[in-house]
Amino acid sequence: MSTAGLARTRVRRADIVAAALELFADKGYLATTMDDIGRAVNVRGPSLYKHVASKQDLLVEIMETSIETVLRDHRVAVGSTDDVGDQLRRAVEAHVRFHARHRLEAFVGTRELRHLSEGARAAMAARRRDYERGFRVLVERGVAEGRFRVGSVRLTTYSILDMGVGVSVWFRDGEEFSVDEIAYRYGDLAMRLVGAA
Amino acid sequence: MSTAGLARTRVRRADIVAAALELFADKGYLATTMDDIGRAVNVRGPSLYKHVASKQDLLVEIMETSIETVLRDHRVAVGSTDDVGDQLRRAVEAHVRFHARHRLEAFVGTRELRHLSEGARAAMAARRRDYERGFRVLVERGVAEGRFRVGSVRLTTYSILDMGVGVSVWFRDGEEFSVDEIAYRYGDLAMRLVGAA
DNA sequence: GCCCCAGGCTAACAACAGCTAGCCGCAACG
DNA sequence: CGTTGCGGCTAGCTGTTGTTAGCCTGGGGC
Repeated sequence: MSTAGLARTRVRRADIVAAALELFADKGYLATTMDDIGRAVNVRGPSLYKHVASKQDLLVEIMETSIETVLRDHRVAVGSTDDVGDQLRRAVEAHVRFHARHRLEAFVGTRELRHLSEGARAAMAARRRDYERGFRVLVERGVAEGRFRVGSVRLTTYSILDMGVGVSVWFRDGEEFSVDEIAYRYGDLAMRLVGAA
Repeated sequence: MSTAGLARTRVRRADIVAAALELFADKGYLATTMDDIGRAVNVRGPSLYKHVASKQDLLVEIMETSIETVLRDHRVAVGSTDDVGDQLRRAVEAHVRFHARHRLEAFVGTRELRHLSEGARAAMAARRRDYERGFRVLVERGVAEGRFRVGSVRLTTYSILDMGVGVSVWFRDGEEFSVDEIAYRYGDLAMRLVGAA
């Protein structure tokens, strides 16, 4: 009865995940209830269990597809050229592009790591370390080839990564900058950081 | 009875706040229970209410003293010279120093903003905007005086701030770098970002 | 036209967490 | 020494949340 009748909603798993993503990003994982998620897809909380095993599952799915995307984009960027300078620039562009375009995923990905169950968290942490290493290796090679000049590879790498991550916090679509503009400009900034400007 | 007898613990408010800080940073505000905090100071959860009005109060106290410190340090740094370059450099050093030395406060400060009650959150958000503006103004002036050359004041400012914030995530005392080393190096990095190297 | 089951719903449970109530011991002070 | 109150403690209330159980409906396949 009530409104459920007319809202013959075909709720697919993807819709639920999308709703969960938005809520996790907005209120945080713990503060989001299954009822919240249900409401966002016009369903009562318990009905979600017809599509999803648990709330934790939603978080895991969000974070895993997210890191997978990032890693793939990174590989593509780095594989697209042999010039370290271009590799770093493109890797940064991909990094920033992701953190702008998928800002919710990125946001949840960094903020809710600790609410992942033991196993999933370990796996995610490893992936993220891989990703970081990818950048560090680039900076190192640039230095070795005499193309970059940095005070500390580690600090420079962290700086590049962190400023990209920051984009996911303040970016809003349709404001001053487009995703591409931001990607390019951050590419420039990264070049400055490694002393290759 | 039990162990409580011998552990004649004099629990002061400051100890409780310190314990809460550590737990909030480690597990997050929502995931931390009053019992957790009590356990950290050798007391049962409910006993905390003899010293503290609520869990929320603990968060508010942590975040307010934290932002107050940052703003004070910032003012001191900027007020110590008239040269924009030095001002920015010192502001960055102060920024990074805080995020390293008080990494838990900094971490909680950014992560738990949303779990602040309505009023406190608005106040904190305003303070944080002030802080950001402080940096933006410096970058703007540097550009106006022809000392800096940046693609976008806004993006450059965000980058500087975000890379400093990142320090609070990975910094550990007694590892590769000391707080001062990091502060100096990040000062250099910021100079590079504004094109004043 | 009948049956089946995907996918909704409500009820309810169990675990908790924040917080209050109310008790008690002991150290300090007069 | 008596008393007072700080600062513990336990019991317990209340509200919430993830999740399960079990019911019901309507549309698609035979």
